[in-house]
Amino acid sequence: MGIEKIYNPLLIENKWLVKWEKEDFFKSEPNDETPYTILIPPPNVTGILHMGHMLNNSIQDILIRKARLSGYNACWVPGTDHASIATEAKVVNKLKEVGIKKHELSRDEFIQHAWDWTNKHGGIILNQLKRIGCSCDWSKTKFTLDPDMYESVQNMFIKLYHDGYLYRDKKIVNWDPEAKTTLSNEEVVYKEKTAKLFYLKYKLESSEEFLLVATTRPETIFGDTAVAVNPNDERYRKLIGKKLIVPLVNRAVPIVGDNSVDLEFGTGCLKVTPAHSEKDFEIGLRNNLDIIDVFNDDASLNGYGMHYKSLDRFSVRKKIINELDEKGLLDRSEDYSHNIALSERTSCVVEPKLSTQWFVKMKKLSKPALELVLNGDIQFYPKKYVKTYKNWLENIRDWNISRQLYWGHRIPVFYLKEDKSKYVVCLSESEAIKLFEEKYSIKDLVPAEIVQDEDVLDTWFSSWLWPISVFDGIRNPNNSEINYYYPTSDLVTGPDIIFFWVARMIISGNYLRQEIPFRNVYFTGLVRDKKGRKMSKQLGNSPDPEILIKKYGADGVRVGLLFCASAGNDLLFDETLCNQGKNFSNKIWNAFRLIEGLKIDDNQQSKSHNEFAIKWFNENLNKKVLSINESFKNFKISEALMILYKLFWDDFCSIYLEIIKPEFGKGVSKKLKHSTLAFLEKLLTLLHPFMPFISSEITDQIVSNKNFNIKKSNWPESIKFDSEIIENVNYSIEIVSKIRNFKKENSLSFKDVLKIYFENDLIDNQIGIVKKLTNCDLIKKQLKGKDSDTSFLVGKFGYVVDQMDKIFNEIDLDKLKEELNYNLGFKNILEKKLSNKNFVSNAPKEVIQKERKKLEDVKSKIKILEEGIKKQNN
RNA sequence: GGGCGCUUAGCUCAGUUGGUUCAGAGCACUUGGUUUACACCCAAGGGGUCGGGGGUUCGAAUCCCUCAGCGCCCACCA
Repeated sequence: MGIEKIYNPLLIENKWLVKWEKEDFFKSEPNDETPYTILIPPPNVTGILHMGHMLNNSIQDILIRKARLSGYNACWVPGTDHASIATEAKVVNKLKEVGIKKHELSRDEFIQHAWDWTNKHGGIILNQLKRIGCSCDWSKTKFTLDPDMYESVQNMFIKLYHDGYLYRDKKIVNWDPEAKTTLSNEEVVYKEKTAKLFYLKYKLESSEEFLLVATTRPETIFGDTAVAVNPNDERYRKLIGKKLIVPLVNRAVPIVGDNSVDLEFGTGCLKVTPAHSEKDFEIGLRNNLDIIDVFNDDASLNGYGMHYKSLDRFSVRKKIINELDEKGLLDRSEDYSHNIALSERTSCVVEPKLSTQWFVKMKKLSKPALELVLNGDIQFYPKKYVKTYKNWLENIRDWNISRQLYWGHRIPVFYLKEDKSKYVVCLSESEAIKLFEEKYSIKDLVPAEIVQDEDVLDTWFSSWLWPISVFDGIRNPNNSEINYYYPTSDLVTGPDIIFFWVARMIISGNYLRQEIPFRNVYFTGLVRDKKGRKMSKQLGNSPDPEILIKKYGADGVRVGLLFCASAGNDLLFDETLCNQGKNFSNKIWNAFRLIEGLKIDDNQQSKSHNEFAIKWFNENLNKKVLSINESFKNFKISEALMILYKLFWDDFCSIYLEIIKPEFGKGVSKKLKHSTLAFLEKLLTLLHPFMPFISSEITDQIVSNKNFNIKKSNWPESIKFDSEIIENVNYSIEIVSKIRNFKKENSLSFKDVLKIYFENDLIDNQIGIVKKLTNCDLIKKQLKGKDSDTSFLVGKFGYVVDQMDKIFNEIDLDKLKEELNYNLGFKNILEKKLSNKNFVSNAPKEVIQKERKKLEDVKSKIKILEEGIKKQNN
């Protein structure tokens, strides 16, 4: 036989990668068929594949391949994201290594460097996705900074502006001093940390008395423009309106009353720094306070910082405390545990900063998005995320979308250089000049007199358009692609970006097209290591997918990952599962070897129990297909895989193939071989979404014998199955197990031939199966019951072993009695229940019916058992 | 502080609207087995008071209350 004994995934997978690419196998175009669309959550353009991607994209591939086999026009659009802040940070660091600072470069020069970086490192991840078998339509690959995508984003900005959803405002925003940009609330993460709470002495003006003010941020005293107390606070009420001297700064600031001050916290006195805290800013507004910004963009102190000018905020904190202490202005300090705000991308401490930014008004815009999920137009799997989603939308806040970065979509706003309060919103300079004339009646402007907004848009401001912009549906809302593919079918993503992305896509989809962007959202869990820790570079607990693939094959890794991916839960990844996946590949391969090697012998009489096995497996397959399809419907992907795994390994290999396998050297009937190949074909089709490589390979090898290929519309559907034959075979298998068990208990060899007597009604085919799988003869005979070690029960019937020369023809009395007692007990429970008036009157009719049926069954069982025992007594 | 979720076999998890054929699966484990597709294999077997307590009900892993432990999201007070 020319087929390798051990399956070698690497060779075969590479062969199929080349073939798929060459034949453009996954290309999709609008046609008459029903579309089934998935859009990839675009990974960072310069990113590399990690286990999270692996899981996420394997699931998408399973769904899309299943849809393709089910006859849909399946389209999976791939692409990458420019990831504004993350990529810019990488480029900045890279330039730093060669001694170039960002601010030394012009905007255009920096962007050129960023493109060089993108061209060098971009697209690696897409090739890695190909390697794991992802069947994307690669001709549709998009990048969020492609010219058409760029224009779409700017068009969206303009549309929102004209519809009144955008505004420019000076507010306290989250400032990332490392990337020197603002961040949206969603880009800030909080971490608990212990800090010091310092009690500083603020002297009353023209007095030697002082108030104690508690703060964690002594370095901001240069920006203090008031001290606030609660007007209800008896301790300080009288002092409102008087003045305090800010320590070191020696500035006199008013004591103001404000209800937002917590009496319980610290001393009840709050130093107010309107430029550096949202709350202080609001107190400032209510009390008409001055605003003094004491920081540079990198969070070092500016001129207001006096002798601390140009020093970093954290070093100033240490130094200023020393100085205050020396001068007797520090009363005490204590430990204080609080949450500090960190930038999601650069991990540096976020600085609240007063700044002018563009914001999207979210309340009205997002209103329909909640309804679309609550009413089920969009389904979340698992459902629990509906509540998370609801919670966010009901408390939605405006979205800061401007970023002080170069890498991204530049904000399409042009200002008059002389007076920046005058601006117009449009795509180009020439349009802008026209608009200035229309809006402000300013004529004959030249390009040098206007300037485009320096900022770019938040990355997510392009991501939220992804489902529409990949089909160019913003610039051309009625093109054939968007009309055909949108709304898309399923979105597969992580719950960590439910607000960043999922919610916003729903909002923008409704705004632009009054339609949902996708019907189902499948949230994958986080991939953790087997100890439950997050995978991270620092821990070194994140396996490299490429190494895993080399070891286990892409099919094996996919199966391994899926085995531990129960829907909605984080998954504790264990490499041994990949080994299980690899072993499964090998099992499939060897089943193929066995079937392929079956010789057809036309003289061979077809054995009737083989015919029976064919019928049985066919019905069993129908049954399992039904549950597999049901699992798919509910996005229980790993459950579908497990059913399939057992169907193939247990039912097909361990039972069916063992039954039909001919004795050594003999052949099989033509019909048997063909039926078996047909089963293999169906099983491979079912396996294809999970294990695309091996299923394609084996299928391809069968093509030489038979016209069969894994292609569209081959997915097995089933609506019903014959449960009688399934039960019959199950019963035979139970007899087989009992016989094997008997042999083991009596230290008999697996191959020993035994005669076994029975007296119930078995059909010949059941007997044939038992004989094939155990080597034992089943002989019908009247049995007596007697205490003996050589009998066993299967269900309610006794079986007696005639062993070697010794004849035992009695059933074990104890076993019979034990069985009888169990059933008598069960009968009692049922009778008690059925004679309970409350039960009969309260329980639903079907339940009562079911219980009555159970009672009948149990009564007939008892009758049979009693007869067996009676025979023993005679 | 507000919201959500979890706790079932050694591990990872199923268990639909409460109904004793519902206490399950895979892995791991124990034992026996290799000339005849596969030891990357076959076969058999052991394992759980369904987190604790209370309640509702004819009946609770499933519903309610409570306690304990774990996790997530949101907001954030100097």
